[in-house]
Amino acid sequence: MKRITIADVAQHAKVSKSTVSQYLNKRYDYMAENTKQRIEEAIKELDYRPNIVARSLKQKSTMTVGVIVANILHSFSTQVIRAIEDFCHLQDFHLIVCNADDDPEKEKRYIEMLRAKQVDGIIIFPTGDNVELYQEIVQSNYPIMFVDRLVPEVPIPSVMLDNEKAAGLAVQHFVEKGYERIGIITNVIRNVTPRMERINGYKKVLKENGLSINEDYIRKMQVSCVQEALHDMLSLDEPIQAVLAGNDLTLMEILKYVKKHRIRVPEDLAIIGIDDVSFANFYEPALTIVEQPAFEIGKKAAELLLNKIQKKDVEEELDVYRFEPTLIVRQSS
Amino acid sequence: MKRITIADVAQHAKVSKSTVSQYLNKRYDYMAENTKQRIEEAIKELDYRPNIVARSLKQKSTMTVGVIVANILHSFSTQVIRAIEDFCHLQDFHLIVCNADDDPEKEKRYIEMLRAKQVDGIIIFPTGDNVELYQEIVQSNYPIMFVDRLVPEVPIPSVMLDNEKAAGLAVQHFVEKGYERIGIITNVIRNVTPRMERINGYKKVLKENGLSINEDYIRKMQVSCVQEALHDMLSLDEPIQAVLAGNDLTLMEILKYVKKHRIRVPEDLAIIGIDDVSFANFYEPALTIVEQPAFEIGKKAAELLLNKIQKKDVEEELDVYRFEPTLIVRQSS
DNA sequence: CTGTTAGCGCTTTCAA
DNA sequence: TTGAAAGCGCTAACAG
Repeated sequence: MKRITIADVAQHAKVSKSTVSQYLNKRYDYMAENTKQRIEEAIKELDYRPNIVARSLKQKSTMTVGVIVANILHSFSTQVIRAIEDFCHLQDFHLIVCNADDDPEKEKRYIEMLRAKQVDGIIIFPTGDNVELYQEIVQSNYPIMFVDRLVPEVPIPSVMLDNEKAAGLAVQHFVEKGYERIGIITNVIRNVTPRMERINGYKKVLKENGLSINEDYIRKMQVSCVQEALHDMLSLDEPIQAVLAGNDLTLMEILKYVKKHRIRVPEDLAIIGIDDVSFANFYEPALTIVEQPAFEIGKKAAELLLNKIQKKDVEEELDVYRFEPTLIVRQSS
Repeated sequence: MKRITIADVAQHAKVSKSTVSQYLNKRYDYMAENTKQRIEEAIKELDYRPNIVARSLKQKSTMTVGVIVANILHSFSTQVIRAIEDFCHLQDFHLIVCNADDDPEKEKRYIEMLRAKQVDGIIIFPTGDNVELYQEIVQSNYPIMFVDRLVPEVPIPSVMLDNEKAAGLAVQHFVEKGYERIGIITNVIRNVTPRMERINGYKKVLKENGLSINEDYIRKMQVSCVQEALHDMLSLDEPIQAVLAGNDLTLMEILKYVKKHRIRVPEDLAIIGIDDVSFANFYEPALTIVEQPAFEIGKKAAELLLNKIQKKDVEEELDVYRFEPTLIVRQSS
């Protein structure tokens, strides 16, 4: 069951390998109709399939890109991946998907493996902790994009949400609804930028509205401590009246707490979440949400990466592409 | 900025390419300590990284597997992919992920591309409509596994849920709770096996309990028509008292309807869903669910595939690996 | 219009 | 213990 190669086809069609190669690459320009047909037949009869690995070796291009996400189980990652896949598919690129689990070591190994595999470029949700490696990549002029997060030390373009605005939209809405004691809970994974930006946006809008900032109302922690934090903020002398969930996981923890303690939403506690969740519109009460355009973000990242790969060097090269969040007002706020 | 190769390293270390190759493959058995060190240094100084494509060409193994899912946005797919990735990672395999969108044409192109790319094996959520291609693959003895679905005509092992039992568990629970008019709604994509199996399980358990089967209570349709179907079943002279949602999307449609029409759950309508959903336990009421072990399914598929690839041909080769569903009783039933 | 030839970067006998 | 040489399957000048 020997794998059949271009040589077999050539022999079978009584032409040379190069002619077959021409045919395969659709360079029929000067090919005799007859030759073409013989090759076509030979291919069919032998059920020949080109070996792309060999081609890649020669051409120094694998037509594949690597994607390293923190965790594919997170729906934002999934959506971004899907968008990337769709875009790449149009240009016949494939995706190698890796989960770094927010572990810088794992991230590093994946980056190295992907480069060893000669993928043409990488899109990555960076942990932020491999600054040296990132630098190296930039210097070697290898196509790479960041998504969702920013690594200030490194000149690699990022495609991400305008996080400050996202938090700001939510807070502004709360303020307009008359809430004054507004809390924010985010879960923190290392010192990744989005969390900070969201908190900044929160503070900024409070200030703009002449409200004071109470550090007791600002909590960063792991997902497992969210309920506790919420409990604290509701037990203060001046308990919060509204809370902004920094992401979907945090939101879900808040909802669990709310259910357990029979807290009325929004009467006792108004809630807004950042990140869309599948159940937002049929939850009771329907959830007010700040949505991020995951698909556009993924698509943009893919587009920019493929441009780089294909050297369509659109000179400019912004450093950060910010996408607009959207506030979807429902019943929980 | 020329890419540096094994030849450069050899030259730099003043040894031959083959010696370097030995070194890279950790065949130090008979290598002089001194040689080893020189090579090590050369590699470091030149910042050499092996080109895996070249190696793959020679070794006829790319250490990567292809995964073709219907849609990565579906959380079951995501979980399976994650499990596959984790397992493969342990053995240094990588994943190329593709979305076939339940489109047989797309599936076909992906299968062909993946083989052309010389991936060592494929795991696929089959559309079921490329029987010829599947046959061909089997005959060429190429490592492949099906997940989630079965294609009866083709002897490719499948890893999947015991769907009949999943539906059965739910129905049995309804019956024990005293419901007699029980409906089932599934969304149908071609004539893929799981849907049928679930309906069979539903019927079987009804019969076992001496209940009659009312075809008006059995509906297969696209997601967009679920609400309408539910409406019908609730408007019958003998309206249903309980409904089984065939998957998560169907469940969500049902919940939307329920909210819109202020139907009390479970008093007016009891609900059970197949497939876990993130909000099951904090929804109001908390949702009774039949869970499928997505991770085990993914892991098993990966394990079996890698076994095949590595020719650990565990003789036996079952055709179908069925996984047990779990009923999680909460408040909606 | 088609064939010859020389690699791409690595592995792997086989000799030395 | 190390090196020379052939070859994996394909592409791309360059001849003819």
